[in-house]
Amino acid sequence: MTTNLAHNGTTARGALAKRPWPVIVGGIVARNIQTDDELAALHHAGTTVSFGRNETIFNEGDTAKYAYKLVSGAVRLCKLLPDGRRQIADFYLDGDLFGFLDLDDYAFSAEAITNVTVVRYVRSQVRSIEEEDGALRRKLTKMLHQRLSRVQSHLVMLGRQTVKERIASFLIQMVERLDADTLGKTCIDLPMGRQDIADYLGLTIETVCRALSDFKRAGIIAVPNTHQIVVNDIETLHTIVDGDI
Amino acid sequence: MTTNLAHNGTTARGALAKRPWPVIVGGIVARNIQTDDELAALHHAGTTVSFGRNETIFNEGDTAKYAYKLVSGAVRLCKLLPDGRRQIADFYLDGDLFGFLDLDDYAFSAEAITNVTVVRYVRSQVRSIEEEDGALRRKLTKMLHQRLSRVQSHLVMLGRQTVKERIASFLIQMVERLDADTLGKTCIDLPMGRQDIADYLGLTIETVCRALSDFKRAGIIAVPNTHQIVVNDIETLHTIVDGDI
DNA sequence: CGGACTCTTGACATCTCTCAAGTATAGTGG
DNA sequence: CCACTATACTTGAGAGATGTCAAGAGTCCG
Repeated sequence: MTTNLAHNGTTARGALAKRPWPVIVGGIVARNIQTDDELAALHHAGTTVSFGRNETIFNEGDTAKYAYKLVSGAVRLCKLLPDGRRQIADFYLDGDLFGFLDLDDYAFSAEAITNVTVVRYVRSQVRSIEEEDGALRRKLTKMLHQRLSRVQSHLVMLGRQTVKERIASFLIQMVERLDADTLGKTCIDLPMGRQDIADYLGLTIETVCRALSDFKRAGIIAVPNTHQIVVNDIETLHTIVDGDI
Repeated sequence: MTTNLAHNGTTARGALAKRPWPVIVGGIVARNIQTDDELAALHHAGTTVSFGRNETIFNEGDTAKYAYKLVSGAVRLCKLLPDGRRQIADFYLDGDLFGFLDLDDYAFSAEAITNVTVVRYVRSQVRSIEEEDGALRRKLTKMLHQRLSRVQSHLVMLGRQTVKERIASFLIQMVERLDADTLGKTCIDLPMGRQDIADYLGLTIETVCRALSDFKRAGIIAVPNTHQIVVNDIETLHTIVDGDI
């Protein structure tokens, strides 16, 4: 059951028949409860759960019963259009909270990019604890505000930035979020594949590849293997993002 | 001072030199205080302020001292890239709250699309009132959650939808928000111009015009004048958005 | 009536996507 | 452990959608 269930998804109809969308909804429940920094008040409400790569944590349209904290691994928040086009709205990495939005149904799906461990909270419980606990409330509110800011930046990127600007933004964002800064040269371990990057940036996988290859040829990055990128020259990336080249 | 100060903005450098970006930061302050539905607790903190068309209500980068409630008129929330490209993240219409994000500086600028009246609150006061007033807190949180949902939909639109899908989405959204439903035929009064629509949808003004003309030729809409659109066939618009044509 | 905007349309250029093939990598079974 | 297969990534060539540039039409206001 913990085995990797990828690659057997339904096939999107129409244009994108190649993509193996995951359809598995699963989760291996451990009965443990984790102890945690600011979310102390949530202790009792949390259950640790695991998901295999490409498993669905929750589906767009499902009743939003749970909220999650990501303990390890990476998750994509995405929406699938009827004809198979996909947009990833956010990536969640270690420590991120997700599914806390106060809506009846999830508006997006959450899928495990790698094998993933999360702590799962029952939202109704979160709500009542929140009502009494100012610290938790402030933390969740702060989180929400940061998320809104991040989505708004993403919006500008999708609406107005060129391919190279998007890729440069993405790389900078990953360097910051994975804070992989080690001795000047920065190496990032990308949990997501090229298709995920493309769907996050509103591009096709081929366009992402080409842009990365261009950056590689220009010496801005090195790509020891698909999931690792060495950023040699983050300055230039910044220049590309807000100066344009 | 209440006069229309449009059309004299700085000229964006480079590609978009034609666009007259507004640079005016203004505001006519009346000392009045408005009474209001759920925001009763905020009464004392509010001051009514007016802005002329194309005046700036707050600027990206400014210290975020105030939050606002729009009483009348329309506002755009936007970001300007260094070379003049612009992305509009949201439109605010009657009754909308904005500027409540818990950040030190505004990340986007807010500009009056039409002449505008707002109630202005000092954010530090809002914060302390919020701490004591559960109803206000819930209302603001709810608003924030809705906004995040809306931005995420916008994200999908910019990342993955075609021109016609975007325009159709936009029209549907406007019909809903301006609820202009009168006797089957729905007439919307758009406060914003074509360039604003383009910058909201991540398109050029020409592309917006062409798509509207196509819809007009197809009989889906009628355009009695630039700022009014009659939606004859909202069904088809829905089909275009999620079926694609 | 004239000038300034704003909107619309056309012709053409360009960027990104599509389609197709080839290479690399990882997991699987002999 | 290796060969095989499935998957993921990369690259090229050509197509198509949207952007750019330019001109003309419509509207508003003095």
